[in-house]
Amino acid sequence: MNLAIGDLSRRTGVKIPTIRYYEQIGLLPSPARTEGQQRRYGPDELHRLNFIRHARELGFEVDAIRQLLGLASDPGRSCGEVHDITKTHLAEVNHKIARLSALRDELEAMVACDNRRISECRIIEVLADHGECQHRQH
Amino acid sequence: MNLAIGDLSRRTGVKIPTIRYYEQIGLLPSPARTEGQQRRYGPDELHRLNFIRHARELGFEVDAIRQLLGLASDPGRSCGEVHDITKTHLAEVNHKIARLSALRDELEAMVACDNRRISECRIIEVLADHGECQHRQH
DNA sequence: ACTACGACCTCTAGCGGCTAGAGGTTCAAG
DNA sequence: CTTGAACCTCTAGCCGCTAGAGGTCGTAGT
Ligand SMILES: [Zn+2]
Ligand SMILES: [Zn+2]
Ligand SMILES: [Zn+2]
Ligand SMILES: [Zn+2]
Repeated sequence: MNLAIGDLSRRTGVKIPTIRYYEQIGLLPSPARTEGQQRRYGPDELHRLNFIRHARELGFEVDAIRQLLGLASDPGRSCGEVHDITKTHLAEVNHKIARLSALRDELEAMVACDNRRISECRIIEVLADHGECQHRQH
Repeated sequence: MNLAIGDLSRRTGVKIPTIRYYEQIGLLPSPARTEGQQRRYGPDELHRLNFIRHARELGFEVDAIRQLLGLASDPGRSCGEVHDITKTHLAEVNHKIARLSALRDELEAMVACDNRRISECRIIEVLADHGECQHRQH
């Protein structure tokens, strides 16, 4: 298997500039090159990029992925650190959900406005004055 | 009332560089200046910045806020457009909540791994293969 | 009136995670 | 050997700020 960057892109669903970006930030290793300096990838890079893509889809930050990749390359090691990273990420996801849910409640109360004019619109009133909000903090 | 930028910052909770940034992108109008070119703000700018800050806290994008401010300055107008903007934003918030909730489920299933080693860790397995995921798409 | 110093000024660059374009080169099929 | 799609590098842009360098202003105290 000897893939050009476009092949790798099609197989992983990661866009070409993104692949080059990942190389630039050290997330993907510098691949072999042809004499004309074109990149050629093998199965290792394919797996690694699939891993990266999936972790990104699951919301992990690039720095967390870097750590996960480092740990994953050491099969005999305890998976405790992997769990720590994942739990930290899960906590952030839960935090975001909580914040967005509060936002949703607030916005739903706002769109319940049935006035016709800006001068009396509930949405504008609430935006102008946080005291009108249901939650004390956002 | 004749506020220096630091006073305005303390009264609104918006950081000084952010205030200057809002001016630069045309969200806040250019204020009066002293002879030495220092900014001086009055009550209008104070209210406007409070509005901006609150809308940002409620997750509205800067461009939406620009539109909202334009509409808010026209009291006799129908508030239909304000509602459209808010409903669009609410839909995006709901979409994000749905996506994050799916992520949370996936991550919770992953952290349920009770193995000890990387070589058998459920988290690493799932990251390496989306086929292991519960949801078909993220 | 003068000094000290905190608050202000502009300008530039950086964050994360890409994405897009210009302008030039290489590869592979016919 | 020619064509043209695919590749290369480099730079800049997106959003919404945030930070720093290096210099000027305003005002309180003496
Ligand atoms: Zn209304
Ligand atoms: Zn509020
Ligand atoms: Zn594990
Ligand atoms: Zn998956």
